[in-house]
Amino acid sequence: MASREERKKRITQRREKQILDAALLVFSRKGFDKATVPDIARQAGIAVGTIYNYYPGKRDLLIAITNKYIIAPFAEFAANNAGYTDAGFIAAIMENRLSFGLEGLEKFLPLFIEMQRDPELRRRYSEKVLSPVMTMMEKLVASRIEAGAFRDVNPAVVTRAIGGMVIGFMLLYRVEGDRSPIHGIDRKNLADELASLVFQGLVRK
Amino acid sequence: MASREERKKRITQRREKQILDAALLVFSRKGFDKATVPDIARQAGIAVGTIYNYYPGKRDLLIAITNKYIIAPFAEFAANNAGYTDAGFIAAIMENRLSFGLEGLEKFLPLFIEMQRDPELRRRYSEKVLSPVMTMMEKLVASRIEAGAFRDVNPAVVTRAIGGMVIGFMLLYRVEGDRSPIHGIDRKNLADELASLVFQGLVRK
Amino acid sequence: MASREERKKRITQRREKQILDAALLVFSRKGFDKATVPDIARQAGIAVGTIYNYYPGKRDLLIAITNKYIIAPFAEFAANNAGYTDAGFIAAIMENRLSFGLEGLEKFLPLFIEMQRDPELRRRYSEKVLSPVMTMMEKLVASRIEAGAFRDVNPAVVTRAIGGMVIGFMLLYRVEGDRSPIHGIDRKNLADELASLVFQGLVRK
Amino acid sequence: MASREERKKRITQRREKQILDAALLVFSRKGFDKATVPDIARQAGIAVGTIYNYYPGKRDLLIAITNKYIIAPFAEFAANNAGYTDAGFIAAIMENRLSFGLEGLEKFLPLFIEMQRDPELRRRYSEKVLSPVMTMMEKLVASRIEAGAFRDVNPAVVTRAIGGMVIGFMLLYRVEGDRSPIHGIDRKNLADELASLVFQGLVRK
DNA sequence: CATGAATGAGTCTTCATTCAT
DNA sequence: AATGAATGAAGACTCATTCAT
Repeated sequence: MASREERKKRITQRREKQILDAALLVFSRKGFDKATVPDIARQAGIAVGTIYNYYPGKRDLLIAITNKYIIAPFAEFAANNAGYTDAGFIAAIMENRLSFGLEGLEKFLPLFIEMQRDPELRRRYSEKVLSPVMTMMEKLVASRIEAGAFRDVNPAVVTRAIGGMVIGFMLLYRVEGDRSPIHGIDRKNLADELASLVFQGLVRK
Repeated sequence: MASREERKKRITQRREKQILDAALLVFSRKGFDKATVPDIARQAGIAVGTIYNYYPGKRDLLIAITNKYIIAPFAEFAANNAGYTDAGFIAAIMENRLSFGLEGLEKFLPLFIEMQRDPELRRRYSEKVLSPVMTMMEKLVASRIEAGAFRDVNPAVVTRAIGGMVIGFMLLYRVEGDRSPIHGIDRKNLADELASLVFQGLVRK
Repeated sequence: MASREERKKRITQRREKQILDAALLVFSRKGFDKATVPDIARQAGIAVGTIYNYYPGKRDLLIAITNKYIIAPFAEFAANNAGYTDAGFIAAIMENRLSFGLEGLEKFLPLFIEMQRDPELRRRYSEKVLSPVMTMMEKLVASRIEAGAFRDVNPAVVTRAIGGMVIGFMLLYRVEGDRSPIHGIDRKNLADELASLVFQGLVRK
Repeated sequence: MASREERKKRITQRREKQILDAALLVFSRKGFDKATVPDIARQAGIAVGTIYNYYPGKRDLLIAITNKYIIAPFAEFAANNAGYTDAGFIAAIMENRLSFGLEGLEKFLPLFIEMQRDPELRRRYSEKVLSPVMTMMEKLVASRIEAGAFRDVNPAVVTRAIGGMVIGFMLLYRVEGDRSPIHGIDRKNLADELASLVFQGLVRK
């Protein structure tokens, strides 16, 4: 028995999702600058003006998307894995990210690229997502080093190398497309190969 | 004793360089879409119309830049290192690329990003640069495996992981900026750490 | 014991006043074109749609305001002073108008300005307010001339000169604002000075 | 024998005049808010974009018009009449202004009205035009009082009353249009009647 | 009656490209 | 060959008005 207030709120949220999903799709396909607000409206099946009833401008759509699809999920992920220091974690996170990345590649990579060009978005992303993730992984690597499991590497550098590998791998995957010899390979196998490379690179022998 | 023809050609080349350098700078600063042709003309110190005497349109500037600053240098590099299979090569190339990359980050990364959004540019880049480089490195890795020096990894995947690591590392470096703990570290040390990670990850023990 | 009809009517009138007062305020602050219907609704504390239940459009609000706050009061004033021919009348009306004007300057002058731009409103105002007032004053001046009290001026012209003086004085007062040397002067004194100027200008010596 | 520079400058000035004249006409007819930039372009016989090559925005057209057609002429007038203190001056200035005003009424009054709504324009107008004119007239009135020719009035108030009379008279003239009994009267006669009213109002008897 | 989300025509403004000089 | 003023198509954004609830 939803009150009037609650029903209204639900409708509002549905609209916001509708708009954000459409914007994400259009931004991904054409890039932020080339995407037009009428494009987004058409994709969402609503009128141009409606978008402006929910978001004050085109750039705010980008910000909202970033919040909803990147920052919020990461925050949740981070909260759930705060104390995790197990050795298998690296492989897990890598597979997780890689799966997520290859899956949503066409969708989110253009978004990530777009963010590169907006200093404020870049800063927000850096603060809310990258720094926490990096810090978490740094601690993990440091604890493994201390435990004698890993070689004596610089945790900060190595962490960024691993994170960068995941991102860069996806970029290359996309750029090469079906011309790449790795195009058909199963995602799980790709993740395993990367994880193994990193693990062997870190482990003390 | 330069003939009229030759002199003309020299002037033309100077103009083209003048325009392309300006375009590279402006594209890097503002991104392709936000950069305007008058911006570029102003930066080059010439009139708008002059640009159109040398290049048919704005997008052609991007293509020409890509050819001149990315594809041509790589082609030359590839020609000079065709048969290279030495083990230190990975470290060398990594340091080379990393130095180049961190150096020209602000200049070329926006260009790279821009390329991501133009399917044709992406394809050209993939064909002319990535594939040759990847093939070259694949062969190198494969020969090392055959020689028993490297573990039995998938050369295609590993090659892309390493290349991606370099690219992704630079991206993260840029996104985090001076908030990163690795911000002040010497470039040479960064390259060594990455090379060591990769080498240890590959080597058979 | 108010019938259902009467109660309904009272509610309706209250709503109309509520809307018109809000519209007057907003029009005064931002001008007709820059004022938005949502602005007015917000000011009135009601929903946008409600306004359209009482007035068919934005412009009709302006017309209704003019009727209610300018035409109707003047009509009443005119009815009450139909036969007035006393000599002190000029001073009285001038003080009255000036007081009213300086008082409601910020409120009604923008409205008056707005009216200037709408030909139909201008005509209505001219017919319903100006002509009656001018005619009334013309007669007064003429009778004073006939009585030998005033010089032999053209009553129509002089009447408009006096009326114009009041309006123009207020305009200048507003434009100059607190940079004017007359800014701090008491309203009563201002009115006296103006009335004296006019009276001396008219009186036969 | 105009140099290239000079010819260019002349063309530019012609364009600016062309645009400003068109803008003045359209603003006068429809008011600032209802006038559209395409309207102005059409009136000037040029493309929309051309206007933006000369003025950064619509509002800047209003400012430029005010400068060119109101502030600059007044500055020139003021410079030419700086020391004028003759008694006939009031009549002269009144006739001058009245002629100017009734002449350009349809053109400039809407502009004046528009200015009322833009606080910055209002301030500029007040500073550059009104204050100098008022100061000039104040001095004139004061000197006449000192000479015993005028009654002992407040020069600041009286000056604004006279200035206001001219402006207000024109306003009423316009509002009443051809329904006014003074509609057909010769401009010279109107000015004389007003000047006489003021003069008699001021003179000591 | 009251509500306020949805609509889309209408604005201002930008900028790639052209072309007369 | 160089110039840069002119062009107008295209895009972001506003807001009067409607209508389902």
